[in-house]
Amino acid sequence: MTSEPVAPALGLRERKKLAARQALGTAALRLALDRGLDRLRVEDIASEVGVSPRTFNNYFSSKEEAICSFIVAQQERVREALRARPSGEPLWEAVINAAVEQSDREGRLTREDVLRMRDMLQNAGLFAEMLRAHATVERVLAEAVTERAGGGANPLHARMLAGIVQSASRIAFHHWLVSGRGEFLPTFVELLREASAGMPSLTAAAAART
Amino acid sequence: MTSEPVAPALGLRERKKLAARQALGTAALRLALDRGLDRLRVEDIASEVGVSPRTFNNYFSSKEEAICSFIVAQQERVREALRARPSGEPLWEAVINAAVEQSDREGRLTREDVLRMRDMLQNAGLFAEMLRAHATVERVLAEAVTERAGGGANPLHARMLAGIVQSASRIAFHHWLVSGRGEFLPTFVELLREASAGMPSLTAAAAART
DNA sequence: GCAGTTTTTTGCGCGCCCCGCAATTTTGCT
DNA sequence: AGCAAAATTGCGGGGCGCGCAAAAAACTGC
Repeated sequence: MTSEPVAPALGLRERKKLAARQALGTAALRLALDRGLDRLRVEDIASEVGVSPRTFNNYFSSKEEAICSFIVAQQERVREALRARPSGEPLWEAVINAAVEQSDREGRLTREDVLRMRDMLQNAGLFAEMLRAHATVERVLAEAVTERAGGGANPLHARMLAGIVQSASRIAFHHWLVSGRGEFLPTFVELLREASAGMPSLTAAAAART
Repeated sequence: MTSEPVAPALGLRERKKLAARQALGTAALRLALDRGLDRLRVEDIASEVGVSPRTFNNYFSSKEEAICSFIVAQQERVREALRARPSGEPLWEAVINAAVEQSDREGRLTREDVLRMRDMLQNAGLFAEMLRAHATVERVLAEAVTERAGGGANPLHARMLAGIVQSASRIAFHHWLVSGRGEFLPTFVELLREASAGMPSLTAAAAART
């Protein structure tokens, strides 16, 4: 047995696979934004990257999945971002800060891209796939929360917290898409703070009405 | 203008359409549970109800959508359940009670059905479609919450609350599916209460660890 | 009831998608 | 260089989703 590298050092093979996957995902998103979902065939994505259509389906089982792969890719960053928060920090603060940190990267989207994306999400299949991507991230986030909260924490509660975070992200994102040039981050944070406090503003509104 | 019925009295046509849709949805779910998703073709569902395959696609754009239609069908009941809560009731209580009331109907599932469903949800497409169905219900719930909270409420906060409720529902359901014969309702309510209080248990766990 | 209008159902056809399989090529290692 | 493991590819097939136009069915006013 040769000395075994601990964590990374993925073999060259793995790295090429990862690169191919990423290239396909990026190409899929790019092309979808450029020409719209219906004018995009799997064949196009494949040839853009220089592989056969069959190979595309070795990496993704649908073009929708490829397009949404950039969301799933946040997985690792989410986990690491939460791990990196100082351990004294209250859980909610840590989660909020971690979420904020790594959603900074949202940028790099033309105004037209945003419009295109809004249109594309009218498509049921793509929308569904996007939700699935979020669910995947949610699972990882839940694990990270469990890890941080320690063994005594109820795993279901951790999942719930992760679910809340994903809801906030989804809703803020959607709002950002729809309302032209609103901003994403402030809304995201606001929703998280609201949730962490038990949605007092709504309760107050209801009380005022009574 | 003849006297116009206020709410219902859908013409015969509408009612037949609704019936057909429901029949197709039910048949789809039933058949999927019986033989599994991969052994189910659109043609089967159609012929079970006695219509042409082409007609099936006039009602649903995929078999997955048909299978999940029972979730979307809760829409109206959710809305009505929330409207029916006494107006003095605090918002969270009203939402929780409304959600509880109408998720009572979850029943009517064999032990085998549950297993089958768990297997079926391994299928990415079906899982995605289920999330989409939940998202649809979430939207309606958000409207109902807005209505109840009054004009002053922030619509985004309403959406957030609806998102939290759906997360709880989804997570409790998933837990119920996986853990054999756990119960759904208690978990659901517990998660909602936890969320309405800002997830104190997790925060406490983290604090204890420090 | 009956003629006319609207709506729904249906068959047909097309393009695309997803995947299993087996042959081929590439890669990593010694 | 040579070998074993793994990735890519072509082929073929079953199925799906939908546009279109014809046929059938349901409602309308008389």
